[in-house]
Amino acid sequence: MKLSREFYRDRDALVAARDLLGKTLVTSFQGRRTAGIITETEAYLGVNDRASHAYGGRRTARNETMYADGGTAYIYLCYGIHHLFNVVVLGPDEPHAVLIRAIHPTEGLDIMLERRGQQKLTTGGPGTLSQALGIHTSHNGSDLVTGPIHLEDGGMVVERADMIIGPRIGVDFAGEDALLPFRFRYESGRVGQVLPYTPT
DNA sequence: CAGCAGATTGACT
DNA sequence: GTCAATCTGCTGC
Repeated sequence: MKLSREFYRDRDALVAARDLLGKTLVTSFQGRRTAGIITETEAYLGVNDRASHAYGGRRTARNETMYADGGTAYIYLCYGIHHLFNVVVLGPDEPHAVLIRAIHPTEGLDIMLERRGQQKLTTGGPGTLSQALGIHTSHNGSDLVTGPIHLEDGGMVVERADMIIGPRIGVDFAGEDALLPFRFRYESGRVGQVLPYTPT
């Protein structure tokens, strides 16, 4: 069933990043429904997190949506090319967000393949999953409770033993905050552990 | 206003 | 392993 407004308001980005593993991300544009199970997330903890776009209370046209109410989609363009999808949590003016980094496709595989324009369907990165699901920066600010993008609880339970926790990717500019274990990945059969820090 | 780096990806040496 | 693609925002002239 669809996640409610309260789900998004009632937890900060760190807790939400963990709780969103195993949930289903669904898009429905022009009657074309595509979906996948969330397998990797990252938490961005608002104004005190140096890796966050909202660090220090920064507010620009691009990151304005981070300050919206919980249950809003924050979608921004990364490296001028990739449309990265984030789930805003907590209340207005509490700019916490969870970046969805990977999904396991479950519905509309043919549509996703067509959108990707590749021979093989890959949704293992934040840019590729957005393209597969048809998510675009034009959907920035979309309401996840009433809009064309939403999340569902499909009853999947992600156990701690199948969860890998490690530092976030591509945030070396954030100094010591780059080391924080704010990335969560579902990997069946693996023992829960903290990944070693490996600068890229 | 110019330069640069960034929550990335895929093509290529 | 290297590098180009190309939009936003920050820094410095």
